Amino acid sequence: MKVRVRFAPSPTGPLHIGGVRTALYNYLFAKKNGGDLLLRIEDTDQGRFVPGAEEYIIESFKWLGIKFDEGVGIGGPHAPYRQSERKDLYKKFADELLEKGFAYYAFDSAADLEAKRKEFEAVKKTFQYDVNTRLQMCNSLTLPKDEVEKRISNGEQYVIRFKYPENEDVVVDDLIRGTVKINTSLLDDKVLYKSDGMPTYHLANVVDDHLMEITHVIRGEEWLPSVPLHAMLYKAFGWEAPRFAHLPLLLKPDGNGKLSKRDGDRLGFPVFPLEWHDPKSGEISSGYREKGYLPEAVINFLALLGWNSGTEQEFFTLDELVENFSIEKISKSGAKFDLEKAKWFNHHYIQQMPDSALADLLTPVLAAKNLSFPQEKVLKGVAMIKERVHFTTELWEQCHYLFEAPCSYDEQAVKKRWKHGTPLHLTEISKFIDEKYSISQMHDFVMDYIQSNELNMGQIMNSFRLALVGETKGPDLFTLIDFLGVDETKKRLFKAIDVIGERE
RNA sequence: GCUGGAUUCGUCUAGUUGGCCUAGGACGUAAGGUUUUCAUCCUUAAAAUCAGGGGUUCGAAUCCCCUAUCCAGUACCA
Repeated sequence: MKVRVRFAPSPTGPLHIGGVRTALYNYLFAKKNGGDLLLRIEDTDQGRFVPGAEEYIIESFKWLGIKFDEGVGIGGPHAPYRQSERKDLYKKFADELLEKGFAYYAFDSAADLEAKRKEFEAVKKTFQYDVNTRLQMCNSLTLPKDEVEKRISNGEQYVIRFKYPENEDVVVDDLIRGTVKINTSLLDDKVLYKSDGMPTYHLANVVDDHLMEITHVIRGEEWLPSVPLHAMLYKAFGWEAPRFAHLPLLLKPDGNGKLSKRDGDRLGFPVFPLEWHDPKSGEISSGYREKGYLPEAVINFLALLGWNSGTEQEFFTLDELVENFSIEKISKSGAKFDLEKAKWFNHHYIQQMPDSALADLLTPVLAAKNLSFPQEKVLKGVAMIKERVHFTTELWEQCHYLFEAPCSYDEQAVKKRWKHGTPLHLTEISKFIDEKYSISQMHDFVMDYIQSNELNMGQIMNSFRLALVGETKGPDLFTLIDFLGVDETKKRLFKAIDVIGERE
């Protein structure tokens, strides 16, 4: 049987990075097994719908390079893939359960339920709508049949709840966690069909997974507690259940607990793949893409958060991940997010980028600053500074001095490197910077000058660098001079001498 | 509270059929090297009595039991 898996987000906001990992594992599993990955939008809660969220999700996967075979935005034999558009379909299945005695109508109002909860709380118990309490409630189990019919035909609001059989062990074999067992008497009668005419997640999810011929359900661990319900639902319908695999959670970098949007804001790293502009609050949440991460890096470190190949290999392309992926190697415990490692991965992938791709990122920055350089020059500059770039966003910051003269000089560096006599030495040295000399000749002249004046290297080289760069960073000085050219080098030298002047 | 899940260096993890584990790798950290500088890169080091306690066994991180801690769920949300 062909493997079919799905990623089924709810469009209630931007896609969380944990969700991205879930989708990634689904993708890897599908591709590894020659199967299909579908994208289904679970928008059964109309109250939580956020405009733009669905587009955001699609855009995110496009950026990451995760391709779906079927689903929203693609189409396929099981369309529509948006649950709100499948609304009419679910009632039939709820009715089937009603008929078979696996479900019942419940008329309890929100206020009734609230009162019941209070009542239990008063004696330090927790109210649960289950096998022990359902006979005290207002539902088709307690009301006479004609009364139920009357209420429904009168348009009274109702929900449909699942009716667990009493004292039955539900055993589910999870691909990651092994055997999970629970007794039905401990479970509460979940609502399957809401009073607004929409199914809840549980019903819609099971029905759609069955109809769409899903073979493996790979989702977050937060769903583990509802596995028994889902297993019972399949049983009640007489359907073969898919295999389940519950992924460990992504945890906060500090402390414990599930990674949340707040943590990203607090610790200064993105929790979302793309920048998100909240349509209601206007709030902006940062995204990996905008922060200068490469999709390859995000995929790579996300894949390794909870999975490993069993070898010592750490760098994997998407295709290599597919090749090496196996669900058995997914770990059981939650993984804390490690920002430093993500940075390390990103640095690696930036080094893998061709210089031309990096140059393409730089071109618009240059244009915005009204700086014009031949492509060849930009390429050369990029190659010079590439290895010190960790994020694409710091490209300009790492190479600005190649394209424009410093307009200020780092005060700390000036203090440390610009001594009494520096202007004089640099003036002397500027005489060696001339068209008629080669770079290696200039190098030798400078060295000779240092030696014959009994100076040390640092004294001259660092102040020279400070004049050219504005800071004490950057590539080899003579490589820099070669790049800037004689005129520009001298210009910067004189400017620094003029601006900084004599110091102690 | 109840139900379920988890527990190896600071972090991600290797370890899965008990012995080659004096517990390996990577990130980070520290020291050194390279460099005129920063970054990169290279080398080395520190870093887990395998949550704790009991067993079983000639032998346990690996099997069994108990305890602790953490996490998740406990909605007409997904």
